[in-house]
Amino acid sequence: MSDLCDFPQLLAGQGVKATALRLAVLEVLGAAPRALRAQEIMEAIRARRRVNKVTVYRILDDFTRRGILRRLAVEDRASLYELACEHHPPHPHFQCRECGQVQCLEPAPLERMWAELKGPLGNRADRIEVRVAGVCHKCRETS
Amino acid sequence: MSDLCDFPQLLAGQGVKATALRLAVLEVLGAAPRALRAQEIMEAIRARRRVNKVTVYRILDDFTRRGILRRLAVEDRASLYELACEHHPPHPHFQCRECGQVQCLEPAPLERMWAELKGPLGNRADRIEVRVAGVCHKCRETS
DNA sequence: ATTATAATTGCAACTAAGTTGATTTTGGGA
DNA sequence: TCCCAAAATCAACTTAGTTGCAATTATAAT
Repeated sequence: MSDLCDFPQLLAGQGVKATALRLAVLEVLGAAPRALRAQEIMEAIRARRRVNKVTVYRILDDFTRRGILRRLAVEDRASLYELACEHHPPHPHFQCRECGQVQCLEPAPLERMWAELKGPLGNRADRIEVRVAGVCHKCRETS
Repeated sequence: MSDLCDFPQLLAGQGVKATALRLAVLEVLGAAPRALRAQEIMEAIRARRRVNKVTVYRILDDFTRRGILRRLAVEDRASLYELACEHHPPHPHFQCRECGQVQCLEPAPLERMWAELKGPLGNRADRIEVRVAGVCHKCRETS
């Protein structure tokens, strides 16, 4: 998940002003090796400056509606966020039942499934999310 | 999602006592045409008798851990529950972005994807969840 | 039948994650 | 400099679920 995107330009393309906080959100996500919770994003930003949580939630919401970010529903109360730019195509995720960690998987299987489902569903469907659950290596060793 | 399972027997097979509330949870889910939120399950039970929400949550949790139910992560804060018996195999779900309604799709595509992902992931993976998002017919007509 | 024991259910209080509405701050143009 | 709209903040609230403990109910042993 290294950040290859030009965030100011990305925002300009959406007609959104590139404020310090909006860029901070994108930079944190661009630097993360996995999808993050709102809390984690907020903490990362707070390492450098102060932010209100409402602001973070509003930015995340706005970006998700615009398609700049993807919001993932997972087996915890908090959603995860990841960049949705061309360098980060949709992909399945693996979530460990024990520790809850979510890691990204290769996009290919999801693309094939998307092709299969899009036909029958017509243009109603515009997004697919695949979550594989199980126990990660680390947790398996520990127990 | 008509209920074809013998719930008392299902519970007996798990070594769980078939109490009135446990059966009520299963009957409500067996009669539902779609996956339900804890709230909805609770309200359905309350149409007949009184229940405490903690009890419902505990039953749902226990059943999910035992594999009697599947808990679905969706784009809302509340999870959905559905029967996981042989008459209700895992299947993809479609969720409307506007109204939030979740409907069940045919199981076949998910089974194919499962076969594709299980190989690379090895025995780590034990479950897959596919959520297709978009706008349902009803909401499309309205807007 | 009576007591002991364990399982189940209920209650009150709490937490985590996110939301709302009103207010304040900030960054550009006239 | 002053004004305005957009952005950020604050306090208060909501929703979904959790915790610890008490009360009830069921099961077993005497």
